[in-house]
Amino acid sequence: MKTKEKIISIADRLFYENGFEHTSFADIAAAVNISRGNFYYHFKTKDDILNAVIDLRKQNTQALLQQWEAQSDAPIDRIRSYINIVATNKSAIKEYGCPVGTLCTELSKLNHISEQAAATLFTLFQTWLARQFCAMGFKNNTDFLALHVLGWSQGVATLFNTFKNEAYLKQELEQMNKWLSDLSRTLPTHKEIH
Amino acid sequence: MKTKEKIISIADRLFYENGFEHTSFADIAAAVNISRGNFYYHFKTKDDILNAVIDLRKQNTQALLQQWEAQSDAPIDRIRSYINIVATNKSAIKEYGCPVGTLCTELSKLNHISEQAAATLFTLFQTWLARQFCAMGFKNNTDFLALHVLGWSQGVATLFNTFKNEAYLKQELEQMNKWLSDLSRTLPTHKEIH
DNA sequence: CCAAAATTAGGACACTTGACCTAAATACAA
DNA sequence: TTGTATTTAGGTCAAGTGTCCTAATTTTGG
Repeated sequence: MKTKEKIISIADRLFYENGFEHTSFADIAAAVNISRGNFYYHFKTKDDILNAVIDLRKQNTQALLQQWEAQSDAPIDRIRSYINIVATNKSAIKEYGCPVGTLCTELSKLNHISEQAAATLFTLFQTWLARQFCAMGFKNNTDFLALHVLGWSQGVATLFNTFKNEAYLKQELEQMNKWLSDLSRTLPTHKEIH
Repeated sequence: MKTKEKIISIADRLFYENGFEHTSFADIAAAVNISRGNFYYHFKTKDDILNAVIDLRKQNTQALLQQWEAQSDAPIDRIRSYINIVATNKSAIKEYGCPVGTLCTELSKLNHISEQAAATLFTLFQTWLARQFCAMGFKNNTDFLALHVLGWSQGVATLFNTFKNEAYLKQELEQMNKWLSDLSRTLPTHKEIH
């Protein structure tokens, strides 16, 4: 793996675990095991690394969405794939929260230029979820349905990170899945696969 | 107002608007209009100010909860008071997010000693909400009901801060209120409650 | 009124930060 | 090979950080 890719990959992890501002050039250079001078050769400013990290996350997110689409043709199951990422990434979320939410929150406080760019990570999920709801048969409110799922899991991630209450996480995941099942029953043509 | 109180009050605001780490001694001193030396007389370390700010927020939170209790005797209306703070503090949340959630998230990333202390701000709301659900007639799941409301509004605050979508906020608030109404209908009649 | 205490001002400190520079080392093409 | 471009190392810099100290000022109490 090239040095530049290693830097981005490790910066990605450090920004997630310790926050963007709390991560210094020296931290990343030490983790990659290169000199700070080498670092500066690849990235002129700290904002450059942040943008590179956001781009990497975009790619990873899109790959994840494609994977979910490949795993199932039924839109309701695809939505369940999203709901279950909180369970899949349980230990990381417990310790560091939602990667997207915490970054957006931090950049918002910093009034950072890349605030909008980070928000597009949310948008990727939102538009994808909206498309799945559309495929389920919903029409006018797919954007709101998508935002609802997004916000719900966001709140669950934040509270789980704060309280580390496993029972709460379990119950909320069940409720989200139940909400989705109930929702599909409100459709005129009821053809849920499960 | 005494200098120490002014420092805490302004630090409270700056921590909320710009984040704890991003706020420096000089920032606070400049905002209070005192010298840094004077500042150090009142607070030895930055963590001391943080703890003072958390204590202040605890007091303000408890005062708010008492106010809600005074405003209505019906527990369901008290819960609605909580749900509506997102609407009440709309402009602040739009710009800076939830004061409690963003602080807990930041301290979590910093591995800060006061992480637990900040979490008690959430707990204040949680136990209060649980008591209201209990007063409504719920028994075994009041803690989870409280956490559910807490997490829901937390997610809404985060997404509203990111997207600044007023229609989304409005719809979620309506859904939360509707959820509460529906929930109260699942209760047995008051004759069956001893 | 005056002395003791509380408060304030402002400078000094050791350290970290992001940013920048130059020279050496390496990779690569002719 | 030679020579050019890429990559790496390490030092330097100004600005900012939290912390600490001392002296001046204000307030307070007997």
